[in-house]
Amino acid sequence: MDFVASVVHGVAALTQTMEDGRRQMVGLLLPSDFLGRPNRDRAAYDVTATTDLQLCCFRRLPFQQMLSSTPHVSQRLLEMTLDELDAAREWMLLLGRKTAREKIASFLSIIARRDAAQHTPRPGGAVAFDLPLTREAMADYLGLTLETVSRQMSALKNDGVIKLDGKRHIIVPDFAALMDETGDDADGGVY
Amino acid sequence: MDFVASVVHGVAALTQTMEDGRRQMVGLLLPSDFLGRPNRDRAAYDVTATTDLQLCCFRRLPFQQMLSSTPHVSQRLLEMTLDELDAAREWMLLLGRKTAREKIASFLSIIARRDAAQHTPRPGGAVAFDLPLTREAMADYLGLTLETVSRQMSALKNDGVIKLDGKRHIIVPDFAALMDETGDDADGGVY
DNA sequence: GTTTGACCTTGATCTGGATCAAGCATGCAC
DNA sequence: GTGCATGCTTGATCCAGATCAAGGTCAAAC
Repeated sequence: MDFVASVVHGVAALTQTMEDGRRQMVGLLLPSDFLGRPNRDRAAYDVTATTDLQLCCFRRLPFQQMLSSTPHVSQRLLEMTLDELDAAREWMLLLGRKTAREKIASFLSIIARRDAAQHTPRPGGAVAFDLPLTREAMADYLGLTLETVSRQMSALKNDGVIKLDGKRHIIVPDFAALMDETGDDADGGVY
Repeated sequence: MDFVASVVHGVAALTQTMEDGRRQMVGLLLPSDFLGRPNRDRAAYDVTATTDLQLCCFRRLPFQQMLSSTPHVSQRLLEMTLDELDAAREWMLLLGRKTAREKIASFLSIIARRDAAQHTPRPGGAVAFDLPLTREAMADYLGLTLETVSRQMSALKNDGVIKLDGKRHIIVPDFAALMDETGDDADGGVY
């Protein structure tokens, strides 16, 4: 890797794989996210595009020089990295302590929110978006098997928490009802 | 929180708790680790000392000013944060995909390495150190119950991978044998 | 229009780790 | 010393999610 980049369009996944093939996603890069690490020439993880992907790349060495010469850029990068660390810690709670149903509901609410942040906010209570991942990639994100992902998606559908239009398009009639399924406390940890 | 700090002596844990009491550790702060977030006045997590603890504190506002005026400090903080993010991602693989035995072995090897980094390197193959956490805190770290932690510690002891001297002092006769139990590939992801 | 392959769903069964429960060990307070 | 609290171990049982297995859906390729 002789470049760093910012995601413009599409979605990429950072994954770690064990010798025997067990795989865990450790990062999900959506538009506006940053890819790569200054001062490091090898990627520590596998990076895979999960949709068509458009990056805005910077060669690494000039980028590092800019970091040194433009303090507020490195401060901005620090902010972004700290936010990513917060997200990773939220993700650790999900992996370590949530049930399969809570994991799915949490994932859907994360995607819904990131999706809403990209587009102009929609009026009304209903929320709709496309999943950027296959069931298998969702399983890698959530520390589950793809069968369990499929079953829990069906369960949420049967319980009326979500509606499916095709395999990938999700409609959430009542976002609060979805949030109730995530196991997170009511106010989403805002402060 | 009107300060940030660096750990001098002792160990502190960052934990997240769900409404119903499920708890997940999301950070373990050992000597030399950094605590707190610039530009944020509330802690996002519970911070608990798990041993006697000595911190080197800086009032937050002056610290932020120093970050702005001294670019290489903020670059150093960025490096540290990126390292922490890498550690969090390793931890995510552990939480999502490792078995109970692999989790325990991984935890022991992490503590052993951090401990070795603090002290002058010891000669010979055997490694010994004290656990800075109770079985319950280990369970919170690993996404297990304390009973499972206790059972797997006993199993590793019975299999001769570790020896126990009291509840907290661990002796590892053959570090490579412990590493074999972690599920990580041989070279520890060095690059 | 049928073959192919990627992706998804659903069913049956199994199992690792959780849960429930009973003690043991150690150290501190009195 | 006795009483009590904290932390640890071990046993019996249970169950959520893994695993094994079979088939369904859909779109692209021919």
